[in-house]
Amino acid sequence: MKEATLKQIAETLGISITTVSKALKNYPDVSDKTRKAVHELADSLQYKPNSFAVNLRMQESRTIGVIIPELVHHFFSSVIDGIVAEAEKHGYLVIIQQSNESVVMEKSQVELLLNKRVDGIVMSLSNESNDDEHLKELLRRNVPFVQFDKISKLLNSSKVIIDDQKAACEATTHLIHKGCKKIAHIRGPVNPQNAIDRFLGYKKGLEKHDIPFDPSLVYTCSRVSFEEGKAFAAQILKEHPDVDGIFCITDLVAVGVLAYFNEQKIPVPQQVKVIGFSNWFMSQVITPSLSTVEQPSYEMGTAAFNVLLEEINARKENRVREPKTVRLETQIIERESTRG
Amino acid sequence: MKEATLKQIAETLGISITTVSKALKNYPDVSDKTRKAVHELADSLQYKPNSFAVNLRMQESRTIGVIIPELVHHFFSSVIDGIVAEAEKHGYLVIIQQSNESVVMEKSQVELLLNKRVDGIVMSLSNESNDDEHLKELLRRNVPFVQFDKISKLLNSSKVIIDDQKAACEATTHLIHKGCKKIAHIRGPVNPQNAIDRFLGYKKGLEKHDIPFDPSLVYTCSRVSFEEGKAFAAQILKEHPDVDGIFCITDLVAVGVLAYFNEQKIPVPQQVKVIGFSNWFMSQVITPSLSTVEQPSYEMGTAAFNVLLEEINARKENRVREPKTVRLETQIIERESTRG
DNA sequence: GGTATTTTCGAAAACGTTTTCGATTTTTAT
DNA sequence: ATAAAAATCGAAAACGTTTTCGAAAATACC
Repeated sequence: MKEATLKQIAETLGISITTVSKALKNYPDVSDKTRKAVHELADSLQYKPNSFAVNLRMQESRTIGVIIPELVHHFFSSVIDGIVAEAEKHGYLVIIQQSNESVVMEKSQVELLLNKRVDGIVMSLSNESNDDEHLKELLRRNVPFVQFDKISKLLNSSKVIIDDQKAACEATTHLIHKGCKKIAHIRGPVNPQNAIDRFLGYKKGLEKHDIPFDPSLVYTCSRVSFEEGKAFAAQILKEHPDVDGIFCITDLVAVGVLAYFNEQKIPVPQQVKVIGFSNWFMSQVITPSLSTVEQPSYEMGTAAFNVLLEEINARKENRVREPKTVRLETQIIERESTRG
Repeated sequence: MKEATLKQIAETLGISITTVSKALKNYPDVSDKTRKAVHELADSLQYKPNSFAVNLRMQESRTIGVIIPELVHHFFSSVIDGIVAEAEKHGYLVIIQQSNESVVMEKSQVELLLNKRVDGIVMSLSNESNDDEHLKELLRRNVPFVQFDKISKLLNSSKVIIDDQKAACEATTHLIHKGCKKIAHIRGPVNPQNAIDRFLGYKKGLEKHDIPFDPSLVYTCSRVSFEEGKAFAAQILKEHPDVDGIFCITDLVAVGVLAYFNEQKIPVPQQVKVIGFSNWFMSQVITPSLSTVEQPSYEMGTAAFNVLLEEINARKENRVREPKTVRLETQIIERESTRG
């Protein structure tokens, strides 16, 4: 069962392909009579333009690529949600690739997307992305490109981010306002800008309130997991029994911490207060519910697509365009884990 | 900055496009000398075949479409994870669409994917999918198509599913073995096959152990949410204070139930035992941890892609092929909420 | 009726590839 | 040296569209 083509319609109607094409796109230089005839036949044959032919002719795909470290994270799937919804509004399709936190994968996926001639790429970097070559290549080849969340600061592309440093500073300040005097920080891996900025924000929050920074209170995750949260909670309690506040790089880690405290019957928030980052769904559901930093993930998605669209359109109109950085607002959400 | 084409290579080398094309694909009828020359130039120009031209010529896209109700669910993002990984292995790209549980959306997305000439579609139905027309149309047009998880039984397509009825029966049996005498069921909406089968499984589990079925112990969700779980827990306790077991359509609902019991200091599992379905990440993390039915989501993804690939290849070779149903194994996971 | 204008149409090129088939050249066999 | 066989190449068609530009037909004007 073949798909209908312009040629078929033209032949059965005894007119030229050109006229059929114009009729369907309502060009002014085709008579009402033929226009109607064409439309009717096209409808009855369920004619759909062959997108390959269109793309080939038009030199655009109306498709964008998205590369993320891992799909199975509430944050990322929510961002994608936003991207897909916004893309659909503008008639774009979204191809999703996940790097599984590997730069090698990331590179081959950029390749793949370029081969598929996507109109643009939005991307959140894998943790081990210290190798920038494939990204620089994107800029060199002038392909529309926006980074979000986990970005490379040095790369002069458009970006959609939150102010991690500010948010982390606010989270730390929140703990201090709640009376914490000795605050530990479970930070993310060394590389990602994210982890660095949140760490710096933590430090700044302490300084602002004249609490001396103690490097031994900083614990570094390698995989940012529930299990690490649990393990570090135990370690913190052993090394610094008088800690009364913990700021975690992410809710998942914080939930691990809470799980350990629950097991050990350490009262939260009475003895230790805990705050996470990202406002994952489960954070409001666990006991005690977890205070956190709300990160507007869906909005990051829509923003990322819109910035990408601007980049794409600028290219189309041959405009030069400075990369643009969109910074989204975050918000402290107070729940039981820091209450009182 | 234009992409390199066969024509460019041909011209600078003073040979024909044909030969360049053949050289690159290592056809036997091109001399080693020219083959090498072509490869070298192609590499240095970073030549990539224009996929639109290839697709147009080849009449295939090496792209598949996936339609799911919602991305932001651990189950679905994990399935997609599996699909994408398996697709990548076979050189296929994946376009993701979400119906947001709306049939109208679902229809327009099927349209979109067909317009994009995807080689096949894998799909999990939205809850309100009692309207099958767009799916029947897929079968009529003979496009490779596999359903997974939320399927329409009546539709004669390939399928990747679990045995919901059997799994639900096992979950109910688990509660009974743990000593439950009066078991409530919080079921899903009326339409989805899923919800129906799990309900039937619940009923069968009771029958098998000679526990009379009491319709007033069945509560029907409309949105399958945390909030509904909480609300139904309250209602159950009021209407049937002696209930000692609850089987929930999904972990999310079960977590809602547990949250209410926590608030009301109802001891779980001592007074009431609770079991969920799907083994969401958070189920092992909350207190008390939740017993559940493990559903192999990632494997469903890989299986779905592989069945789709079989369908695609059958079409290519003009084979007729009976739709195939893959049934994946589930497993009861015992945790604190049914322990003891 | 003749010219000027407007309306309506279609030929053709282009997008970049793949593949068939015939032509040309080179090699081998006699 | 000549015929046969093998190796190497390229012209051309095809995939299905879009768009330019010129031609033809219809209409308007005087």
